[in-house]
Amino acid sequence: MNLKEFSDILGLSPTTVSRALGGYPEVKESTRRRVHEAARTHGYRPNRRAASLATGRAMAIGHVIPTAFNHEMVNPIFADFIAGAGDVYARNGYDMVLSVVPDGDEARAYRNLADAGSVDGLIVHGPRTDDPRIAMLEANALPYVVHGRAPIDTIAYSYVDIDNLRAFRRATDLLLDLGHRRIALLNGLETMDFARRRRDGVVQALTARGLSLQPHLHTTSEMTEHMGHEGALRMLRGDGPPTAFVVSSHIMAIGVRRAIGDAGLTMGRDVSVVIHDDMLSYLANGSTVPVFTATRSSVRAAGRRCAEVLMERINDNSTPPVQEVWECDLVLGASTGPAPQ
Amino acid sequence: MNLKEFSDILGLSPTTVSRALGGYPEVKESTRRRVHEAARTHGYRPNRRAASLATGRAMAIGHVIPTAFNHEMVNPIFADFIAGAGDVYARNGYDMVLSVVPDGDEARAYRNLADAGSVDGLIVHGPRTDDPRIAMLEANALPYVVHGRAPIDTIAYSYVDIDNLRAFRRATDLLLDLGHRRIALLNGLETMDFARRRRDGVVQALTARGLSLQPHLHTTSEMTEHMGHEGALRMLRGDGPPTAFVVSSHIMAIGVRRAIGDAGLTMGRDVSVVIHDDMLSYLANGSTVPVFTATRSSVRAAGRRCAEVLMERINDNSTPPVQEVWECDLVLGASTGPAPQ
DNA sequence: GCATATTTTGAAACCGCTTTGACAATTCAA
DNA sequence: TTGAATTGTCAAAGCGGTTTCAAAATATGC
Repeated sequence: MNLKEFSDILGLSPTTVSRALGGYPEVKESTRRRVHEAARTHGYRPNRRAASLATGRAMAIGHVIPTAFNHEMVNPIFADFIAGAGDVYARNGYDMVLSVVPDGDEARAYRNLADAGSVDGLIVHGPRTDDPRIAMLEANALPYVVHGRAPIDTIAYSYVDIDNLRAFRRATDLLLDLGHRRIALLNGLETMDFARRRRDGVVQALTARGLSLQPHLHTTSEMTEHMGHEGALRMLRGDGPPTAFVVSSHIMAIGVRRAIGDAGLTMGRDVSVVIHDDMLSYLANGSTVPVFTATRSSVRAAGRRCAEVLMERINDNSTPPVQEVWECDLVLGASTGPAPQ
Repeated sequence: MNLKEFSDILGLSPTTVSRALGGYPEVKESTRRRVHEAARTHGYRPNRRAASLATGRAMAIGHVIPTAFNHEMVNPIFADFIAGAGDVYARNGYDMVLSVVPDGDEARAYRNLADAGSVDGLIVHGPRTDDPRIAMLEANALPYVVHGRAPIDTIAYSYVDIDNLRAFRRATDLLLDLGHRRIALLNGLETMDFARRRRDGVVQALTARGLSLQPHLHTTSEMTEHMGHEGALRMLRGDGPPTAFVVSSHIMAIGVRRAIGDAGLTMGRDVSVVIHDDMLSYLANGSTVPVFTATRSSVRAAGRRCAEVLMERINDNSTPPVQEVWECDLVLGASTGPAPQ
């Protein structure tokens, strides 16, 4: 049923019906009620595509997910981020459109969404250290918000990020204070901005005590359970094994813990572990006492905030960009203890 | 830039340009090349909303994600399913629109998407045993495919599912063959169809050997690491502790393994575990030897297949529904062994 | 060279909604 | 009672494409 048919039923013009439904003030209250009532009973709902063509607003936000940060991997934090953002979109009447694209084709995907007018705004996921997407989007008129950030000084763009550097420096300091000296870092791919900052945080903390990050105690890879296990086990069985690990993701740390077990050691006693915890809904870090000592920040909250900022920018893109860097919590769990001996 | 402006630049009519770009045969090859070339250099791309209004096809598929299967939980298999489906959509020129809605509001979300003409088809996630959505969608003209299924005889709908019952019967049989008698089931919420079938599979296997599923060795909950840990620990520390667990998800099993450690036991020796593994990209079940003995089926492949089936049905909804039930693999890993004694 | 068949192109009518500007209908002040 | 101000409603013009149907251009047959 379209607007014309529906308004015929009511004996009103399409104009009036449209206004009644749209909440415009020029329509008598009794008429409005009648229209709403009829819309419910007849199941009429304005066609979104037509409305959006007429208004020029797509009422949709685009997210581009690289199908493989490197291989076949989908970032597991994605689901929670989306849940947070989607909540805000729904409240504001926006749809969320997802494009799953092979890694590397992202820039093209953004351009597609922009040129075809499919969306009113974009969220940029997983910024790299030197990310071409931001410059590309800037050339465009489309509002966007970056989850994370890239070290780009020339462009003033909006982002919501956590203070990765500080979080990982604090994590490392904690281990140093506990007497650990051979500290390993199992990091994400350091082409990603967040991973680079995390490494810098670890390095700063070590350097401040006259230590350095040993190459054999440092990996940079996809943050899977498998890579965590593999990396940790190799280190634990190699020369100069670490007494502590700083691990970039909870999932990865599950592999680390498995490796610690495989090596016949006990986590929290023989080997300490500090993780970064995105607080994924299906992977709570313990209930009362955290399983892992962790720096943490809710990725779902970040999704919510990114969406809010984007909504604001869609309504008024002339305001100065929003740039937020969130401090992480540091929670003490059962996975850390004094260095052996 | 719109079609009119663009065609003016070329000195052609909008009609011809539209045809050239749309791949229609009535346009001379040289003209088509010229149009394509110009589209590239001028960065012209047809407005998707306008095109879709004109053709009546939205070129988009809807997915509704309950933001909480019960609490604040987002199903972690979602990311991988989406990656599989999105791949197929992209290849066919479809967008994917996601609606995140509070659990319970799903039916309304489906109706919204349908009535507003936002999408050409829907994927139904997480069917319950008695799911109202299928009957609701059937009343609609919109093609849809269910990931999983519901025990509804009266409606012939398309679905792609795995044989949950058989998988869990085989898993249980394996444990029984190893001599286990006190077998626990840590299941998902049994309002979900898949979870009910899994329980039935376990029960069938036990019954066939004159055993039964003990209430104190059976939980049904969200499939989080936390619930796995809590459930398993309580059972292990209680009376008549299990010697083996059948666990409905990999994530949950990570909690089970942690509980086994907490109880001072060793997985694979003191306690056996069989899981169902959705083969999530960030959670590979070991590399050469599986960590967990598992029944498994790729949820990403299911996403791909659901999308394919839906594309077919959008093109021709008159064909008989596609109903696929996939057999799971059963892989032996390090988590199972003969029952103690 | 002309009539006819075949390509190629174009004008105009949609698709279903929003919104502007105009017109009734009502209210109010004098 | 009249004229102005205020409401409430409507007709029609977009929004930016696709597609039908007709016309122009080219190719074919005799």
